[in-house]
Amino acid sequence: MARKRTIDDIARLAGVSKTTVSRVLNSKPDVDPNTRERILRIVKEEGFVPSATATGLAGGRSHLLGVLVPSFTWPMIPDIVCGIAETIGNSAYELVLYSLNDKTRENGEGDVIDHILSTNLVAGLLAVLPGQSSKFVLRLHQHGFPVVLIDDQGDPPLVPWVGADNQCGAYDAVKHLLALGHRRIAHIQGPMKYVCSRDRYEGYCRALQEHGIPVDPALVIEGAFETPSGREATQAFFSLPEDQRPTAIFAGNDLMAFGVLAFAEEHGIDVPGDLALVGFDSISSSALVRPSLTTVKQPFQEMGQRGIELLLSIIEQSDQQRLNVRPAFARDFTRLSSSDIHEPSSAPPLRIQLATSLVVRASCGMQQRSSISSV
Amino acid sequence: MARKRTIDDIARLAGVSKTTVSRVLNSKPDVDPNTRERILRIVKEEGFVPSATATGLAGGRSHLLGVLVPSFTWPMIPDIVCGIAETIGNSAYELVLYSLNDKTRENGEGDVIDHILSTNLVAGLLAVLPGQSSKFVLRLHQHGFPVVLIDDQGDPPLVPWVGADNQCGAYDAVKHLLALGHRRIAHIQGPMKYVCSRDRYEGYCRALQEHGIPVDPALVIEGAFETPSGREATQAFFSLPEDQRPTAIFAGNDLMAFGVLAFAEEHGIDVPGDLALVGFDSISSSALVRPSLTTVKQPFQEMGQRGIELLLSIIEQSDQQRLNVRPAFARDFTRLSSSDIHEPSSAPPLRIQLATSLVVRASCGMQQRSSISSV
DNA sequence: CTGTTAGCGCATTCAA
DNA sequence: TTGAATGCGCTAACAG
Repeated sequence: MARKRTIDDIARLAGVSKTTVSRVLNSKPDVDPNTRERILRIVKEEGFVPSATATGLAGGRSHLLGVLVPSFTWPMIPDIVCGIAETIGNSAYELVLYSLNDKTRENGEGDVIDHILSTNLVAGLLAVLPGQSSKFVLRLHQHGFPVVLIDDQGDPPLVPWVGADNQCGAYDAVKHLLALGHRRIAHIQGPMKYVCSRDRYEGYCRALQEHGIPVDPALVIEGAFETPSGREATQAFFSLPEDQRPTAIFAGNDLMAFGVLAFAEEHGIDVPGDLALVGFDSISSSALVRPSLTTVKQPFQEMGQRGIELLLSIIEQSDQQRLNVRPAFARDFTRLSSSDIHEPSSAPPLRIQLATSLVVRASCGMQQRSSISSV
Repeated sequence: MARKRTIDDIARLAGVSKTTVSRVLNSKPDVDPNTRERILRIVKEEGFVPSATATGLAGGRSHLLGVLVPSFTWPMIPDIVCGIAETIGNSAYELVLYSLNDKTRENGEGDVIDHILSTNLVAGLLAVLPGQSSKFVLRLHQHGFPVVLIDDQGDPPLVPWVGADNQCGAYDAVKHLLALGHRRIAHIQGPMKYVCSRDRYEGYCRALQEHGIPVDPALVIEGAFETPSGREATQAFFSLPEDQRPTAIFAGNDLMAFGVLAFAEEHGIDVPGDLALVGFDSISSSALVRPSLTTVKQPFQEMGQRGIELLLSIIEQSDQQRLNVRPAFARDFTRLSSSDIHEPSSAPPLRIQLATSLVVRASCGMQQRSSISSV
């Protein structure tokens, strides 16, 4: 563990001014190749790493990326953060993690965002914020602060976003059930305030309609993306007259599908024999439950990765702009009237939609249901 | 979203020098009460938040805490980080997250630690680093850098640490099996390079010995803390002559217990009828598998919380020292000969051990096994 | 191509 | 009890 060196030390050792050292470190063009190489060698020998703090202060830009996540109890968060951390690790940035606690979860997202901004610590923000919370992120974006939304897109979709193709994922899931011969397919929706829930519902409807099956309102119930709501919805379905009950359920996410399994287990309903089941997300537990859950896999880790890549490109772009306009501009938010709000570029916001994939396991059975003749 | 104000703005608005404002912000004593109150009011009105970057540069100390975790795929990491994030959120610090990737996982922990130190970004480090990796952390600690280890303690235990009482937890688990009448109880160890694995093994031995049961080497196998190794160990156990097979297994963690369940499922072994099973950790999936898993619950969230609290107290203490000694001392590591290495305090390193609790579910059965007469 | 100058926003000496 | 001056380590403007 060597002594912490400053840029001045390196300059002294190399026999040049610290300005020159700074230039090499920032890959500026106008430096003599020999000098550059000598400096780089010394930097490596001494194991010199510039102070992120000082760099941030002097340059006006920080090397920290903010990541805002809701509760860690959401099972996909670790996967997303994993992709994020890995990608940031390969960059020159560091990861500052912000999270919502019980106090801020309800209506305090704005406070957290204000805090993130007022400390002026991070160069940009990657947020996993479903639903209406994204309006805070929208405000940031409109004021030119680099921001990317992950997972649930904003409504309307005005912010750079990385997420899965929820509609197609749901469509595939329901098509799978239809191919197995099911006709009475119920759907437990996620909270309809989330765009992703609405997308999945649309995929469900589209698949049914393509098969000429009308959407039965009695077979669609809004859940809360949590296990108990899945159980309650199933209870409601099985309170219907026997001939109106579903033979299959498409749950809006895996946690609610676990609720379906719990209800089935308690009431002696055989899955997949009496009831087929598909979930959404493919969280790790979905392979462990019995029967193992057929589900739609979201590429969470890739979402994190692509999200950071997108954020970095936006930051880079906004740095360019800031250097070409009058300085300190980016920090003065008060003076911005709505007409001053600038599009980060003339191009439309960048939006990346990733494909999902169906993970077939035991909860649907393997056979076609009522079409042995077609074999 | 107000304009980002500087300390100078506040000084101007209050009609005092920025030095005075700085004094108020840092709760220095020698300030006129009226002035203090006026400044605080303006600070609140303007929503002023000092720049963490500048504070760090000028004061020599940062308001960032480093948290180093291994792979996010470890199921307890989210819980630990949750406790960490919550606690940091209630402090004046921010959380910088470092993680090991595939490259650094093997022998690169030292590099990561060097990186953390050389960037000089964080005021202290909370590390979840099992096994020998802790030697890097020990080095930091000996050089006076505030460090706390979580989960698996170092060996020898010289670093401030927060973890669970693994030996008692294991002891309780095995006592539970003994109370159910089991006598041939196998143990799938975690990797023995981890102190926690050795502690659990000791708890296992102690419980058996208290009942006058010798430890049978054929019933103890070292696993890898991952599901496949649990399956393999079980296979080995069931390759024994029938009268030497275990009637119960104490798995070193839940993931390996899942491997036991998988093997049992494939080979028609009834759990808990033919084989009782206890895990360790109480990760969320342990309630979802069938049969649901009896396991030893570690208070992961509290571990994170207590870890941060301990780290903050150490940082505070080291700040005090630094102000009383010659400045810039803490950053100069080269000059330290081993005799210069100072104990952060004359007191022994702070070590916090938290109690575990047994979560009884279905995988052991509910009845005593061979003592109906005792009912 | 290179060095000099002047700050970034704050904490910490000093002197008043 | 307060203010002016100095510097943390670095980048960016300006001249050479």
